[in-house]
Amino acid sequence: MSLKEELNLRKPVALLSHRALLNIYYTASCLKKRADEFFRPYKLTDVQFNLMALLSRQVEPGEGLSQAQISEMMLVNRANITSLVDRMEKASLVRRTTSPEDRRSNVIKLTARGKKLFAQLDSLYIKEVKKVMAPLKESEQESLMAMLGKVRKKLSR
Amino acid sequence: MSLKEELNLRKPVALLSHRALLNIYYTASCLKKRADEFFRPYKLTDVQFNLMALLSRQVEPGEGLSQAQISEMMLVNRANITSLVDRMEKASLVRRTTSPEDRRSNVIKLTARGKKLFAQLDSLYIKEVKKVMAPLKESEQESLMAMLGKVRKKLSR
DNA sequence: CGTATATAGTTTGCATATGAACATTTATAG
DNA sequence: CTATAAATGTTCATATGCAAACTATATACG
Repeated sequence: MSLKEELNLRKPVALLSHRALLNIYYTASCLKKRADEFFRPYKLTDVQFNLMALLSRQVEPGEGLSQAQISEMMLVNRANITSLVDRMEKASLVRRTTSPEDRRSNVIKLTARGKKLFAQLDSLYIKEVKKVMAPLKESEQESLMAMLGKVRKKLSR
Repeated sequence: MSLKEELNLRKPVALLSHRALLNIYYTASCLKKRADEFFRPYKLTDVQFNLMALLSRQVEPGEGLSQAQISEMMLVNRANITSLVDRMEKASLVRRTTSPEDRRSNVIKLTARGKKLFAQLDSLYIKEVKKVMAPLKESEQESLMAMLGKVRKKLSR
Protein backbone atom coordinates (compact mmCIF):
# COMPACT_ATOMS: atom_id res chain seq x y z
CA MET A 1 0.00 0.00 0.00
CA SER A 2 1.31 3.43 -0.89
CA LEU A 3 1.22 6.57 1.17
CA LYS A 4 -1.42 7.95 -1.18
CA GLU A 5 -3.93 5.36 0.02
CA GLU A 6 -2.73 5.31 3.62
CA LEU A 7 -3.11 9.09 3.98
CA ASN A 8 -6.22 9.26 1.80
CA LEU A 9 -4.55 11.67 -0.58
CA ARG A 10 -6.58 12.66 -3.63
CA LYS A 11 -3.56 13.06 -5.84
CA PRO A 12 -0.25 11.24 -5.75
CA VAL A 13 2.91 12.95 -4.57
CA ALA A 14 4.51 13.84 -7.88
CA LEU A 15 8.24 13.59 -7.17
CA LEU A 16 9.86 10.24 -6.43
CA SER A 17 12.40 11.62 -3.97
CA HIS A 18 9.62 13.49 -2.17
CA ARG A 19 7.62 10.27 -1.86
CA ALA A 20 10.69 8.51 -0.51
CA LEU A 21 11.30 11.26 2.05
CA LEU A 22 7.68 11.21 3.18
CA ASN A 23 7.88 7.43 3.48
CA ILE A 24 10.73 7.73 5.96
CA TYR A 25 8.96 10.46 7.85
CA TYR A 26 5.57 8.73 8.14
CA THR A 27 7.03 5.32 8.89
CA ALA A 28 8.90 6.81 11.83
CA SER A 29 5.71 8.47 12.94
CA CYS A 30 3.88 5.12 12.87
CA LEU A 31 6.72 3.47 14.77
CA LYS A 32 6.54 6.14 17.44
CA LYS A 33 2.78 5.78 17.81
CA ARG A 34 3.13 2.04 18.22
CA ALA A 35 5.91 2.44 20.77
CA ASP A 36 3.91 4.92 22.83
CA GLU A 37 0.95 2.57 22.75
CA PHE A 38 3.19 -0.27 23.83
CA PHE A 39 4.55 1.61 26.85
CA ARG A 40 1.32 3.36 27.92
CA PRO A 41 0.15 0.56 30.25
CA TYR A 42 3.38 1.03 32.20
CA LYS A 43 2.94 4.82 32.51
CA LEU A 44 6.03 5.24 30.35
CA THR A 45 6.71 6.96 27.05
CA ASP A 46 8.99 5.65 24.35
CA VAL A 47 11.43 8.46 25.11
CA GLN A 48 11.57 7.54 28.78
CA PHE A 49 12.13 3.88 27.93
CA ASN A 50 14.90 4.83 25.54
CA LEU A 51 16.66 6.74 28.28
CA MET A 52 16.34 3.77 30.60
CA ALA A 53 17.79 1.57 27.85
CA LEU A 54 20.79 3.89 27.45
CA LEU A 55 21.37 4.01 31.19
CA SER A 56 21.18 0.24 31.30
CA ARG A 57 23.09 -0.77 28.19
CA GLN A 58 25.59 1.99 27.53
CA VAL A 59 27.12 2.11 30.96
CA GLU A 60 29.02 -0.13 33.35
CA PRO A 61 27.10 -1.17 36.46
CA GLY A 62 27.01 1.70 38.94
CA GLU A 63 28.01 4.27 36.35
CA GLY A 64 25.81 6.87 34.70
CA LEU A 65 25.60 9.35 31.83
CA SER A 66 25.78 13.12 31.89
CA GLN A 67 22.85 15.05 30.47
CA ALA A 68 25.08 16.23 27.64
CA GLN A 69 25.94 12.63 26.75
CA ILE A 70 22.28 11.68 26.90
CA SER A 71 21.29 14.53 24.61
CA GLU A 72 23.92 13.38 22.11
CA MET A 73 22.84 9.76 22.26
CA MET A 74 19.17 10.67 21.86
CA LEU A 75 19.85 13.29 19.21
CA VAL A 76 17.90 15.96 21.01
CA ASN A 77 18.62 19.39 22.42
CA ARG A 78 20.22 19.67 25.87
CA ALA A 79 17.18 21.58 27.08
CA ASN A 80 14.97 18.52 26.67
CA ILE A 81 17.02 16.45 28.99
CA THR A 82 16.45 18.78 31.91
CA SER A 83 12.68 18.27 31.85
CA LEU A 84 12.89 14.60 30.87
CA VAL A 85 15.12 13.85 33.84
CA ASP A 86 12.87 16.01 36.04
CA ARG A 87 9.84 13.91 35.14
CA MET A 88 11.67 10.62 35.49
CA GLU A 89 13.19 11.68 38.78
CA LYS A 90 9.69 12.48 40.00
CA ALA A 91 8.64 8.97 38.95
CA SER A 92 11.64 7.50 40.83
CA LEU A 93 13.09 5.99 37.66
CA VAL A 94 16.40 7.87 37.63
CA ARG A 95 18.33 10.17 39.92
CA ARG A 96 20.77 13.03 39.48
CA THR A 97 24.22 12.48 40.96
CA THR A 98 27.04 14.98 41.22
CA SER A 99 30.14 14.40 39.18
CA PRO A 100 33.41 14.35 41.10
CA GLU A 101 35.46 15.60 38.10
CA ASP A 102 33.21 18.31 36.70
CA ARG A 103 31.03 20.41 38.92
CA ARG A 104 28.92 21.58 35.96
CA SER A 105 27.83 18.07 35.15
CA ASN A 106 25.07 15.81 36.50
CA VAL A 107 25.55 12.08 36.37
CA ILE A 108 22.20 10.39 35.73
CA LYS A 109 21.70 6.86 37.00
CA LEU A 110 18.83 4.39 37.09
CA THR A 111 17.25 3.88 40.51
CA ALA A 112 16.51 0.39 41.79
CA ARG A 113 12.93 0.88 40.62
CA GLY A 114 14.16 2.01 37.19
CA LYS A 115 16.42 -1.02 36.87
CA LYS A 116 13.64 -3.37 37.91
CA LEU A 117 11.08 -1.88 35.51
CA PHE A 118 13.57 -1.93 32.64
CA ALA A 119 14.47 -5.54 33.33
CA GLN A 120 10.79 -6.45 33.21
CA LEU A 121 10.09 -4.60 29.99
CA ASP A 122 13.23 -5.15 27.96
CA SER A 123 12.50 -8.65 26.70
CA LEU A 124 8.90 -7.74 25.85
CA TYR A 125 10.14 -4.71 23.95
CA ILE A 126 12.73 -6.68 22.03
CA LYS A 127 10.08 -9.21 21.11
CA GLU A 128 7.87 -6.41 19.81
CA VAL A 129 10.73 -4.90 17.79
CA LYS A 130 11.40 -8.27 16.17
CA LYS A 131 7.72 -8.63 15.34
CA VAL A 132 7.44 -5.19 13.78
CA MET A 133 10.55 -5.62 11.65
CA ALA A 134 9.77 -9.22 10.74
CA PRO A 135 8.42 -8.35 7.27
CA LEU A 136 12.00 -7.50 6.26
CA LYS A 137 14.62 -10.18 5.82
CA GLU A 138 17.97 -9.62 7.49
CA SER A 139 19.53 -8.66 4.18
CA GLU A 140 16.75 -6.15 3.57
CA GLN A 141 17.28 -4.62 6.98
CA GLU A 142 20.97 -4.27 6.23
CA SER A 143 20.23 -2.63 2.91
CA LEU A 144 17.64 -0.34 4.52
CA MET A 145 20.19 0.81 7.08
CA ALA A 146 22.79 1.40 4.40
CA MET A 147 20.40 3.59 2.43
CA LEU A 148 19.23 5.56 5.44
CA GLY A 149 22.85 6.01 6.45
CA LYS A 150 23.61 7.57 3.08
CA VAL A 151 20.76 10.04 3.54
CA ARG A 152 21.90 10.98 7.04
CA LYS A 153 25.43 11.43 5.79
CA LYS A 154 24.15 13.86 3.18
CA LEU A 155 22.14 15.69 5.85
CA SER A 156 25.16 16.11 8.07
CA ARG A 157 26.92 18.25 5.50
CA MET B 1 28.73 5.71 9.25
CA SER B 2 26.62 3.75 11.69
CA LEU B 3 24.33 5.04 14.37
CA LYS B 4 26.83 3.91 16.98
CA GLU B 5 29.31 6.54 15.82
CA GLU B 6 26.72 9.16 14.97
CA LEU B 7 25.16 9.01 18.43
CA ASN B 8 28.47 8.45 20.19
CA LEU B 9 27.28 5.20 21.69
CA ARG B 10 29.83 3.29 23.72
CA LYS B 11 28.42 -0.09 22.80
CA PRO B 12 26.68 -1.18 19.64
CA VAL B 13 22.94 -1.86 19.55
CA ALA B 14 22.91 -5.65 19.78
CA LEU B 15 19.85 -6.64 17.77
CA LEU B 16 19.76 -6.13 14.01
CA SER B 17 16.05 -5.34 13.86
CA HIS B 18 16.48 -2.86 16.69
CA ARG B 19 19.28 -1.13 14.79
CA ALA B 20 17.08 -1.01 11.70
CA LEU B 21 14.18 0.47 13.66
CA LEU B 22 16.42 3.10 15.26
CA ASN B 23 17.80 3.93 11.82
CA ILE B 24 14.32 4.78 10.56
CA TYR B 25 13.55 6.75 13.67
CA TYR B 26 16.73 8.82 13.76
CA THR B 27 16.81 9.42 10.02
CA ALA B 28 13.32 10.90 10.24
CA SER B 29 14.46 13.01 13.13
CA CYS B 30 17.40 14.35 11.08
CA LEU B 31 15.08 15.05 8.16
CA LYS B 32 12.76 17.01 10.41
CA LYS B 33 15.60 19.04 11.86
CA ARG B 34 16.82 19.91 8.39
CA ALA B 35 13.33 20.85 7.24
CA ASP B 36 12.75 23.11 10.23
CA GLU B 37 16.11 24.77 9.61
CA PHE B 38 15.18 25.23 5.97
CA PHE B 39 11.87 26.94 6.77
CA ARG B 40 13.01 29.01 9.77
CA PRO B 41 14.07 32.06 7.73
CA TYR B 42 10.49 32.26 6.47
CA LYS B 43 8.98 32.03 9.97
CA LEU B 44 7.47 28.70 9.00
CA THR B 45 7.72 25.20 10.41
CA ASP B 46 7.86 22.04 8.35
CA VAL B 47 4.39 21.13 9.60
CA GLN B 48 2.98 24.46 8.47
CA PHE B 49 4.60 24.11 5.06
CA ASN B 50 3.20 20.60 4.73
CA LEU B 51 -0.28 21.92 5.38
CA MET B 52 0.21 24.63 2.77
CA ALA B 53 1.38 21.94 0.34
CA LEU B 54 -1.74 19.87 0.97
CA LEU B 55 -3.99 22.88 0.53
CA SER B 56 -2.20 23.71 -2.67
CA ARG B 57 -1.72 20.31 -4.26
CA GLN B 58 -4.55 18.14 -3.00
CA VAL B 59 -7.38 20.48 -3.86
CA GLU B 60 -8.93 22.13 -6.91
CA PRO B 61 -8.46 25.90 -7.10
CA GLY B 62 -10.87 27.64 -4.75
CA GLU B 63 -11.56 24.46 -2.78
CA GLY B 64 -10.28 23.54 0.68
CA LEU B 65 -9.90 20.67 3.13
CA SER B 66 -11.77 19.99 6.34
CA GLN B 67 -9.75 19.70 9.53
CA ALA B 68 -10.66 16.02 9.68
CA GLN B 69 -9.27 15.47 6.20
CA ILE B 70 -6.12 17.36 7.12
CA SER B 71 -5.60 15.28 10.24
CA GLU B 72 -5.92 12.13 8.13
CA MET B 73 -3.50 13.37 5.47
CA MET B 74 -0.96 14.46 8.07
CA LEU B 75 -1.40 11.37 10.22
CA VAL B 76 -1.98 13.37 13.38
CA ASN B 77 -4.70 13.69 15.94
CA ARG B 78 -7.67 15.98 15.19
CA ALA B 79 -6.82 18.09 18.22
CA ASN B 80 -3.55 19.19 16.63
CA ILE B 81 -5.25 20.69 13.66
CA THR B 82 -7.23 23.14 15.77
CA SER B 83 -4.11 24.80 17.14
CA LEU B 84 -2.16 24.47 13.89
CA VAL B 85 -4.90 26.27 11.97
CA ASP B 86 -5.19 28.82 14.79
CA ARG B 87 -1.52 29.71 14.46
CA MET B 88 -1.59 29.79 10.69
CA GLU B 89 -4.75 31.87 10.66
CA LYS B 90 -3.02 34.34 12.97
CA ALA B 91 -0.16 34.47 10.46
CA SER B 92 -2.66 35.08 7.62
CA LEU B 93 -1.59 31.91 5.81
CA VAL B 94 -4.95 30.09 5.86
CA ARG B 95 -8.53 30.86 6.81
CA ARG B 96 -11.47 28.91 8.17
CA THR B 97 -14.50 28.82 5.90
CA THR B 98 -17.93 27.40 6.72
CA SER B 99 -19.10 24.35 4.86
CA PRO B 100 -22.44 24.65 3.11
CA GLU B 101 -23.21 20.92 3.47
CA ASP B 102 -22.08 20.26 7.04
CA ARG B 103 -22.28 22.90 9.72
CA ARG B 104 -19.90 20.96 11.98
CA SER B 105 -17.13 21.22 9.46
CA ASN B 106 -14.58 23.95 8.71
CA VAL B 107 -13.20 24.23 5.23
CA ILE B 108 -9.60 25.42 5.41
CA LYS B 109 -8.21 27.38 2.48
CA LEU B 110 -4.98 29.15 1.71
CA THR B 111 -5.14 32.94 1.79
CA ALA B 112 -3.63 35.01 -0.99
CA ARG B 113 -0.58 35.47 1.21
CA GLY B 114 -0.44 31.72 1.83
CA LYS B 115 -0.61 30.98 -1.87
CA LYS B 116 2.06 33.51 -2.67
CA LEU B 117 4.45 32.28 0.00
CA PHE B 118 3.94 28.65 -1.02
CA ALA B 119 4.55 29.49 -4.66
CA GLN B 120 7.81 31.17 -3.71
CA LEU B 121 9.00 28.31 -1.52
CA ASP B 122 7.82 25.25 -3.37
CA SER B 123 10.53 25.07 -6.01
CA LEU B 124 13.26 25.76 -3.43
CA TYR B 125 11.84 23.01 -1.24
CA ILE B 126 11.67 20.52 -4.10
CA LYS B 127 15.25 21.33 -4.99
CA GLU B 128 16.27 20.68 -1.39
CA VAL B 129 14.38 17.37 -1.29
CA LYS B 130 16.13 16.23 -4.44
CA LYS B 131 19.49 17.20 -2.98
CA VAL B 132 18.89 15.36 0.28
CA MET B 133 17.73 12.18 -1.44
CA ALA B 134 20.36 12.35 -4.17
CA PRO B 135 22.65 9.76 -2.54
CA LEU B 136 20.03 7.13 -3.41
CA LYS B 137 19.44 6.03 -6.98
CA GLU B 138 15.85 5.90 -8.20
CA SER B 139 15.81 2.13 -7.89
CA GLU B 140 17.09 2.41 -4.34
CA GLN B 141 14.39 4.91 -3.46
CA GLU B 142 11.78 2.54 -4.84
CA SER B 143 13.18 -0.33 -2.84
CA LEU B 144 13.37 1.84 0.29
CA MET B 145 9.69 2.75 -0.08
CA ALA B 146 8.73 -0.87 -0.62
CA MET B 147 10.52 -1.92 2.57
CA LEU B 148 9.09 0.90 4.66
CA GLY B 149 5.65 0.10 3.27
CA LYS B 150 5.99 -3.48 4.51
CA VAL B 151 6.85 -2.23 7.99
CA ARG B 152 3.88 0.17 8.04
CA LYS B 153 1.59 -2.60 6.87
CA LYS B 154 2.73 -4.74 9.78
CA LEU B 155 2.16 -1.81 12.14
CA SER B 156 -1.37 -1.27 10.94
CA ARG B 157 -2.43 -4.70 12.14
C1' DC C 1 -40.60 10.66 14.05
C1' DG C 2 -37.45 10.25 17.68
C1' DT C 3 -33.70 8.22 19.93
C1' DA C 4 -29.05 6.29 19.58
C1' DT C 5 -24.77 6.65 17.53
C1' DA C 6 -21.21 8.71 14.96
C1' DT C 7 -18.56 12.63 13.38
C1' DA C 8 -16.35 17.53 13.52
C1' DG C 9 -14.10 20.60 16.02
C1' DT C 10 -12.54 22.50 20.59
C1' DT C 11 -10.47 22.52 25.12
C1' DT C 12 -7.54 20.80 28.70
C1' DG C 13 -3.53 18.60 30.65
C1' DC C 14 0.54 16.63 29.67
C1' DA C 15 5.07 14.99 27.11
C1' DT C 16 8.32 16.23 23.93
C1' DA C 17 10.91 19.15 20.67
C1' DT C 18 13.44 23.66 19.42
C1' DG C 19 16.34 28.13 20.11
C1' DA C 20 17.82 31.81 22.91
C1' DA C 21 19.47 33.76 27.02
C1' DC C 22 21.58 32.93 31.37
C1' DA C 23 24.87 31.41 35.40
C1' DT C 24 28.36 28.39 36.62
C1' DT C 25 32.34 26.02 35.75
C1' DT C 26 36.11 24.37 32.90
C1' DA C 27 39.44 24.73 29.23
C1' DT C 28 42.44 27.30 26.24
C1' DA C 29 45.18 31.01 24.38
C1' DG C 30 48.46 34.40 25.07
C1' DC D 1 48.44 33.64 35.45
C1' DT D 2 44.75 35.92 33.25
C1' DA D 3 41.45 36.90 29.75
C1' DT D 4 38.73 34.64 26.51
C1' DA D 5 36.27 30.88 24.84
C1' DA D 6 33.73 26.69 25.38
C1' DA D 7 30.85 23.46 27.83
C1' DT D 8 26.99 22.16 31.19
C1' DG D 9 22.65 22.56 32.82
C1' DT D 10 18.45 25.56 33.50
C1' DT D 11 14.67 28.55 32.20
C1' DC D 12 11.58 30.73 28.98
C1' DA D 13 8.59 31.12 24.96
C1' DT D 14 6.82 28.54 21.40
C1' DA D 15 5.35 24.51 18.28
C1' DT D 16 4.18 20.07 17.97
C1' DG D 17 2.23 15.57 19.49
C1' DC D 18 -1.39 12.61 22.32
C1' DA D 19 -5.85 11.19 24.99
C1' DA D 20 -9.99 12.37 27.07
C1' DA D 21 -13.95 15.05 27.82
C1' DC D 22 -16.99 18.29 25.80
C1' DT D 23 -20.54 20.75 22.38
C1' DA D 24 -22.77 20.89 18.10
C1' DT D 25 -24.41 18.66 14.30
C1' DA D 26 -25.50 14.57 11.15
C1' DT D 27 -26.83 10.03 10.35
C1' DA D 28 -28.90 5.64 11.22
C1' DC D 29 -32.21 2.75 13.01
C1' DG D 30 -36.29 1.04 15.08
